[in-house]
Parts: sequence; structure tokens; C-alpha cells
Amino acid sequence: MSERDEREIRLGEARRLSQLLICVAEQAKAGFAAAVAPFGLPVPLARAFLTLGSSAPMRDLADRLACDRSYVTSLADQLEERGLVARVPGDDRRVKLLALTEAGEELRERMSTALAEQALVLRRLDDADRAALAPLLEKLVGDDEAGAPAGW
Amino acid sequence: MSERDEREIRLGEARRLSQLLICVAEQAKAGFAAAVAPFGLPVPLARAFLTLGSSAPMRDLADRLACDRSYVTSLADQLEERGLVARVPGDDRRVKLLALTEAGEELRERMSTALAEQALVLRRLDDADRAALAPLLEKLVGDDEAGAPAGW
DNA sequence: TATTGTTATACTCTATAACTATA
DNA sequence: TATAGTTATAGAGTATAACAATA
Repeated sequence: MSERDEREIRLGEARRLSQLLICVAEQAKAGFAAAVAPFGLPVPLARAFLTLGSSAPMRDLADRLACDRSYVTSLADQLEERGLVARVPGDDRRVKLLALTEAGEELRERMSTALAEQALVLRRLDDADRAALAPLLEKLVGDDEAGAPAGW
Repeated sequence: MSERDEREIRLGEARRLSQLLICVAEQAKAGFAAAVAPFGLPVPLARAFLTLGSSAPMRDLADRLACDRSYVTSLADQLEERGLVARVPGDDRRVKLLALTEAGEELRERMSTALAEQALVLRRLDDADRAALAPLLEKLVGDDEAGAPAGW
């Protein structure tokens, strides 16, 4: 088999694996949406809510979500309307922290559990599979940057 | 260790794995966007373009993309403007097929290769890793439905 | 009557630019 | 001068509803 053929085959397999990965990702996304829907939060709001630890400067949230500060303002407005977070003044008086309210903490606990329970990795894989998967995913994410351990 | 603790640990691990998976998915998405950008197609257009085999009824494309028929009309308009696909009448006279033009075929070939070459699974994993990953991803996608092997 | 594609319209998500208040 | 958050506005991506042609 020629070098060229080998390269072709390798590329073809990469394609197939990539597609599988995307497929899994889409199912995971759908799973997230489904798990979160009963709690009445639209997906982006839920993501922000869960990414926010129990308290963080708005700026930090923008970094973790990789979005603009102005969008965080809008997310914060919506979360505040729902009584899930409160803006509390920071040490530096330019800064505002977003802090979970009591209701927020409680909801986070419930959502977090619901999410884990329906996780694809739990429903489709056994212990051995999960043990094998973890290091592969770690290699895939690399040690680039972010890794944004998200709070949930 | 109590049953309850074991359950907690298991859920915690599921959470961690799920987050890793999402992380990988986001990087894969970013990789797709980056690989596709030089060809001048916005991401959703590229996705549609690649999902379309070399020819398919618009309705089928809507199914594969899991989107509304009206959106396919808009995607088809844009791809047609760029000379990448043509609407050809189907057998059933209600149906229109989207078929790649010659330019479309040529572009698809190049994009498809570019995509495979930059794939995360190729850049970060060795042969053994990829061999281990494939069956795990297959389990994860399950045999539900779609699986939509996407044409690229 | 049910289905295909189209049109017009509207909604969601998110960014950009300009602004205010601190630092 | 630079940074945090806000406001107003705009754009991309996508859906809904009503419609014409065909089955």
C-alpha cells in the first residue's frame, strides 16, 4: 500500500471519528437542554447560572463563558428577575459580584443533580468504559488554556 | 462507604466526564469554524453544504440538519448564489433536489480534506488512542436514530 | 386531505460601540 | 489612561404561520 493510500485511510478514519464526536456532542447538548427544561431556564441562562460558582465578578463570568461583558449584563438581568442571583458590590467599587440567592443555591443543587443523572456517560457506559474514556478526553482537550472547569 | 456516598461519587464523576465532553465538543466546533473559514462559508452554510451528499431532496436535508424546511430554503438560496448547488426538479413534481454543481463538488473535496487534516482526533491522539476511542463514541451515540452519517 | 417548497415575519442569542463610574 | 458594568442597537441564525402547487 502506498504512502498516499495510507494517508487517505488515516484521513478517512479521522473524518469518521470527528463525525462521531460531533454526533455525541449534539446528543449531549440535547440532553442538557432536556434536563434543564423542566426548571424553566432557557439553555444559555442555565449555562451561565451553572457556570457561575456561588459568586463571581461579572467580568469573570464573561471570561468563563467566552462572551462579551454586555451579554453578561443581560444574563444577570434575567437571573436577577427570577430571583436566582443578586448583584453585590465588590471590593473594587467598579466591580459587581453575581451571587446566588438562597433560591439560586437550592435550584443549582437540583439542576446539577438532574444533569448528572441523565448524563450520556452514565446511561451508555459502564465503569470500565468511563475509566477508559476519561484520559482520552483529557488528551483531546489538551492543556491549551481555559479548561474552564465550570461550576457544576 | 455508604450506598449514598457511592452514588454521590458516581454522579460527581459523571459530571466531570460530561464537562470534559462538552469541552472537547467546543474545541471541535471551534476547529470546524477555523478550518472552514478560509473557504468563505459561514459555519451553518458549511454544515449544510457538507451534510448534503452530492444530491438530496430539500426535505431530507431539513431532516438531517434537524431544522425547519423554511430554513433549508434560505440555506439553498445562499448556496445557489455562490454557485455551489443547483435546485433540480425531482420525480415527484413537488420535490426539489439540491445537487452539487461542479464547483460545489470541487469545493467539497477540498473542504473535506482540510477538515480531516486539522481534526482534533488526529492532532492529539495516536493510533492506539483512536482505536480505543471509536467504540466508546459508538456506545455513546447509541443506535437511537439519526446517526446522520453526514456526507463529509 | 397531506406534503413540498416558499414567503414574510418575528424571535433568540450575541456582539459592537458609545457611555458612566471608578481606578 | 485603563477597566467594570450598562445601554442602545444591530446582526446572525433559526422558527412560525400562511400560502401555492402537487399528490
